[in-house]
Amino acid sequence: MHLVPADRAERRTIDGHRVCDAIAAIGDEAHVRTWADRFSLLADPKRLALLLALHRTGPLAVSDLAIATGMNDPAVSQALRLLRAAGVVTGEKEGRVVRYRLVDDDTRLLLKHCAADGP
Amino acid sequence: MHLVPADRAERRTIDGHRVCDAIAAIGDEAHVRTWADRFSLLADPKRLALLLALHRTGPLAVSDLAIATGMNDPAVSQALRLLRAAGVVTGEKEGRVVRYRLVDDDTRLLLKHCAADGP
DNA sequence: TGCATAGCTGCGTACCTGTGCAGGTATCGA
DNA sequence: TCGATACCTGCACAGGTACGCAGCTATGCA
Repeated sequence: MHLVPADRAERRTIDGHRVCDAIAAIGDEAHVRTWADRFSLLADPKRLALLLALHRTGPLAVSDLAIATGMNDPAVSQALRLLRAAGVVTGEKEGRVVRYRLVDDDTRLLLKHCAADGP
Repeated sequence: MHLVPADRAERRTIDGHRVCDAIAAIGDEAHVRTWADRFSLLADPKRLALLLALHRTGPLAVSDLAIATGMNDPAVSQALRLLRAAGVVTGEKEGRVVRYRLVDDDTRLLLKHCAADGP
């Protein structure tokens, strides 16, 4: 099986068959970038704290999230804007309060892992 | 249960009990940062491709990884240096070839998720 | 109709990080 | 011993990103 793209076919390999396996394992580039972006959202401690709170506590208001995480309101708002744009959370307006909740199943699965070995 | 730290105890909450739940869900700050760092390693497409290759293919040489991912050698080396410093991978020298493999179970679990919905 | 609260936005700054290039070290074959 | 290969390191540049501040809109209460 020749999975090595033409532009790097002439480069010498150490274990040729493993290179093909590796290319197959990596898969589509778009697929990889999608997951990298997903991980990127969880890579910030503040954002991760927000998501962990939403993961376990259900709909939460912005200012409550700010108190729980020790952030100031604009910082929470900006983080939620990012997460909302990525389709990870959604906000529902009730009067002058906006309650956010988690909507992405893949992210939920990842959060379960890092909530598992907690205290 | 009063889990709100003293420095933000006077701020008004929308749903007081949920704030406490959220703080409990977030847990220790060091724990959150540890996981954020872990996710941060997977947040780069190139690094993620390297890890996916190592996850499924076993010990791989640096230049083979470079061919499989389309990166140049120094880029692979630097990425591996980062992953090695984080304790995610380890390299064993055999002659003039260094083969790397995955050693972190938490990371392995995360990789399994994004390898699951592949092609 | 004021006035406080809840949330959002834009801007500027400082910082981090990925990337490529040049050069260095160590091992193997001729 | 000479050269090629495999890998590593340091440095500089560009790009992205988090963070704080100031100001804005909108809702609810008195």
